[in-house]
Amino acid sequence: MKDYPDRMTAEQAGKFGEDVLNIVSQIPRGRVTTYGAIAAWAGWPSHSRMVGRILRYSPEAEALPCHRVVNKEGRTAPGWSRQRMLLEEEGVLFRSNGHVDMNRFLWEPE
DNA sequence: TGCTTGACAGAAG
DNA sequence: CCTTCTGCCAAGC
Repeated sequence: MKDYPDRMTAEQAGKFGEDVLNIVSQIPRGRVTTYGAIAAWAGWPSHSRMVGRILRYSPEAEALPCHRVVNKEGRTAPGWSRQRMLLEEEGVLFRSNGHVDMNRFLWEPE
């Protein structure tokens, strides 16, 4: 039972950021993955919100396929309607409710 | 130092 | 299906 917060040191935060960007760069065209999964693979399962922060504010993310990251329900980022267009151009199909069909397009690394 | 804000997740109504 | 709440944790103010 952890009785203290599992916080990151500045150094760990830096590595976490690198790992997140590295993972995003590996998402195949026409596939998507989730914030929580990326955080878990980077070693910090409870930091899914930090993944979103990094993709939105880190300049490096500009050159990466960050439009291939959606939340676990397949919803696209709020206030970024262009994300859906980009995904549809790659062949990602959306359900009638506006969510990505995660059963078919969710990608997970080894 | 303390309260608020999210590109989240999960549960509840 | 949609909204709201709680847990989460770094950043901003």
